[in-house]
Amino acid sequence: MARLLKSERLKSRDRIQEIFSGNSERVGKYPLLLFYTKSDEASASSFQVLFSVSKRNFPRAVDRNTMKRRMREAFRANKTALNDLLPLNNQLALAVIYTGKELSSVDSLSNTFSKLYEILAQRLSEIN
RNA sequence: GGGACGAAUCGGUCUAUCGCCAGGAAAACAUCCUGGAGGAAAGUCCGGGCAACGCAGGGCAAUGCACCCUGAGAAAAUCAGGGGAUUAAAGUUGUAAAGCUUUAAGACAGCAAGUGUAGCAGAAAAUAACCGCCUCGUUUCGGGGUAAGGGUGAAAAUGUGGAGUAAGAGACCACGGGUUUAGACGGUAACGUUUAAAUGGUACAAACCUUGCAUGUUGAAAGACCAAGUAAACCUUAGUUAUGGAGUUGCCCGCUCCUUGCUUCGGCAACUAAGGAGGGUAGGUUGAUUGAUCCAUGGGGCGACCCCUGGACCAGAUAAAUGAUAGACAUUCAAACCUUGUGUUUGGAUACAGAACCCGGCUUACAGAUUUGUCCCUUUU
RNA sequence: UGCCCUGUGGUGUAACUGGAAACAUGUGAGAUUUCGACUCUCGUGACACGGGUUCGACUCCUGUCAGGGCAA
Repeated sequence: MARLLKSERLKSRDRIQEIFSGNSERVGKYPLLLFYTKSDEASASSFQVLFSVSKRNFPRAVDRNTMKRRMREAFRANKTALNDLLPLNNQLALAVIYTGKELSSVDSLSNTFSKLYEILAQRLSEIN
């Protein structure tokens, strides 16, 4: 099974600012919304990801934590599919936002991720 | 046996597979081992530790707390034990005012220091005459006396009886009750019991206020170190240059510091205020997890809690770990079945809620289980 | 994480330190008009929730809930 390493988590404040400044590409499939930007910097991993859940949709901290954990688990399950479609020597910064207002199971989130990757693969090939 | 309300304690367990965070094994994102949310982690309502800045001293202001005593505690709008008044409910004594007993409650200092407020109703809401009563006169009316009786109201000027009077009244007397002061006895004390003297006073301080006590401000996005960078920079306008400027918690007094300019007379320099145009950092380590800590034996105390001895190390992340899936068990609810057993099968439910520097409290949320107190219902003896 | 503020009709605001809730707009019915607009008349509709102080609370105090703001 694929692992999700600490170096694959997005932590740099600059990169996060870049994603949410409005210049990033955007892919959506309910209940998930994916922001991403590309950079040419070579690094250990081919992507970095962060997960976010709105306090407006989930006022209680317990629910927010649960949804972030489930998103992380579903992302981890689909990690090999993402690695296949990414080109080498490019780094992708991803921000996954949960836009639903009710809790979802890991299975449905996993399905959503695989559909998201199909759309993402199309977009990337168009650009290239 | 059941139910309601209150209080205290606990608040799911195990297995498999795949993962996340921290520490250790010389090093590593591989491998192995160890550990990994709460009683409220919550609200941010109090009190501290810790840190930076400030601080000769005095006054005012502001804010908070305050029923009292003894004890516990680092402290607290904290805790334990006790005492008093008030309010509410039930019972009871009394002609009444009011008292006594039990239970419960709470943010219980002072209205007998001053000021203020008390709508409507009512004559009058704190220097009380509407009706009534008594009396006088010029008798369908007016003057005077009167707080016994009526009516209004949340509240109407200490209750009952006596004496007294034209009629009446704490104006007077006896008893009761309220407040204040002093003495005696009991108690560590708050206070209680009792005796004597004085007094006549509506309520509201969660109205201003008064009294007592306490308080410097800010808050881990504090702060320290390393790396990198550097700006105490530039422009415009106004003011000041000594009868000044700055600092000094919000204000004042006071105190401390700077300066006592240069000049070729155009300015320069310094400080302050306002505006403009720009620039830099936000990476890492630390703070930061050994502490008013937790567990056990024994001892002291009604209790809060304390002492002795021994043992343990028990989350430490930082765009933020503590999880996902499957199964079994446990508790409980409902339905079905027949073997009526604390049976089997099926289905459902298992709360409130997630550490963010750390402790002590308070408040609020909470499925279910256990223990316990009060009340009610029912059954048996 | 720390600090601070605000809750009144559907909407926007009042009620001067306690005596029972007012205005504008919206909305319903009617009048006016050939029909409609404007205008006029009569209605409708609220103190976030719980507790306390007080004879009496939108107001004072307190606890929840909701909404909002500030902080290198």
